[in-house]
Amino acid sequence: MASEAVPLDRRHRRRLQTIQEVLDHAIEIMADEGVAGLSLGEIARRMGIRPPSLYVYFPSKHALYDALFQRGWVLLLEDMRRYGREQPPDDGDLAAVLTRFGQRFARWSVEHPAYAQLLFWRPVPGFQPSDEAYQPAVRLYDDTFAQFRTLQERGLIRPDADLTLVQQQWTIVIAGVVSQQLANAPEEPFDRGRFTTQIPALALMFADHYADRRDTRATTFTRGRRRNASKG
Amino acid sequence: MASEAVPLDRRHRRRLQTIQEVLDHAIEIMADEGVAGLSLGEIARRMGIRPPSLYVYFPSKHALYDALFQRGWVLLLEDMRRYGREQPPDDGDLAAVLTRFGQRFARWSVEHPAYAQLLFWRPVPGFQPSDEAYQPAVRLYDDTFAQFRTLQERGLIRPDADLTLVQQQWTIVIAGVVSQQLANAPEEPFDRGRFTTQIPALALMFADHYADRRDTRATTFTRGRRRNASKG
DNA sequence: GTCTATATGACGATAGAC
DNA sequence: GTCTATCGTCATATAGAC
Repeated sequence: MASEAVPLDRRHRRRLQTIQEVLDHAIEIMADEGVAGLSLGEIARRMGIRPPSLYVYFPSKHALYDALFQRGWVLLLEDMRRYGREQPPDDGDLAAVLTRFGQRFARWSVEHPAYAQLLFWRPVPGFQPSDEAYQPAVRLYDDTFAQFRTLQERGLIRPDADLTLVQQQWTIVIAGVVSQQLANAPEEPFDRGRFTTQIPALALMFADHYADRRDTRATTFTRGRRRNASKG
Repeated sequence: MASEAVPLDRRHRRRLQTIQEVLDHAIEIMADEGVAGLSLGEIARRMGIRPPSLYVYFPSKHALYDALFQRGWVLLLEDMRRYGREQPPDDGDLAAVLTRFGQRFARWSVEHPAYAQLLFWRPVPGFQPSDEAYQPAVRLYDDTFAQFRTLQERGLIRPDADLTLVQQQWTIVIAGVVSQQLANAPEEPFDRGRFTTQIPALALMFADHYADRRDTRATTFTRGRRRNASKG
């Protein structure tokens, strides 16, 4: 308790710095060898110390995974929030908005495959993330839900649509894109991925279902345009 | 060569039987401990032999994973073909067909989580399935494509739709459902899974996009029904 | 307080006796 | 075909140097 009351203590800062260094090496190894391929010995080797020294900073390998899990969600949350601030709040229709945010999420995931495996799959046998590590994931969920609510208030989503279901279904789609891309063609860049490039088409499908269109002729018009889009 | 020419040899049969026993124990362990939690020592322990004896049947742990990968796809392929034979070939509209086959695929995956992790994710660091092990997966892909072609020929899918894209996008959606269900709520049964129960709604979205509807009033009618479906 | 040295038991894998 | 013995590596734990 008393030690936590002095966050700017020199030793404390140095300790936090070392912890970050451990996490950096861990992520680099996971990117090379896969999440399950992470070994404390390899971290120590790259840092020039002995494996037991790592136990000064993390009580177990699971605790290390927990810190990585939390940092991954924090990084993804920050990336999505940065993107949200950059975006004009009312640019384009529902399909355009879904596409942009879905692409941003999927891009980060595909470009950080080690984090993505840890965050979206369960590759470590006994590992269950702690409540604290889960918190940034919950915050991202809440952020996303608030954005869906805004879309509905602005009239881009049908007023009778259940936002919980809309968010869940769009999450399923993006999770599918990331999963398939990482499992089947992890070396493809995001912009040319055979799965990631399907996001706009999938967003169109979504918008067709949930967009607020009271004019039947407008529906027919959009329907005609979609025929071309599905050919791309 | 000569030994392979006598497939009914007693020793050969006994050997194949032992191999199946090894795979059975391996899957059971993976279901308990996760794919990465599989250990040769545990297999040997359950079989009442010593770990090195397993090397008579599999030259490495990766070879064991390869056999499991192949057997998983064979089981899933057989399940889907069995289902295809049971189904009347022209029962219902596109949404109904997509729902039924998607549910069958997702149900098998959720009810065989150990296989599913191995088939759909890449949880084992250096493991790459061999071409031979991949073959049943290709056969299932071809089966599915042929069914989509039949649907298009029967007029259930727009004639101008690119079937490759339709199949790929539906695969993404089902992969997303399975991924999310297994990663976030693996203990929920298929029929009450918070993700698996979204398949009908997702299929409706798909059908809305790709179904062949030349009558605008029919479109409007379906559109009206959908509002209720999205509330479930 | 921080790290090293050392030890334990599990793992995948190999060699060779029977 | 199964065994014992062994190797190198792993996560983990403890004792103690500085």
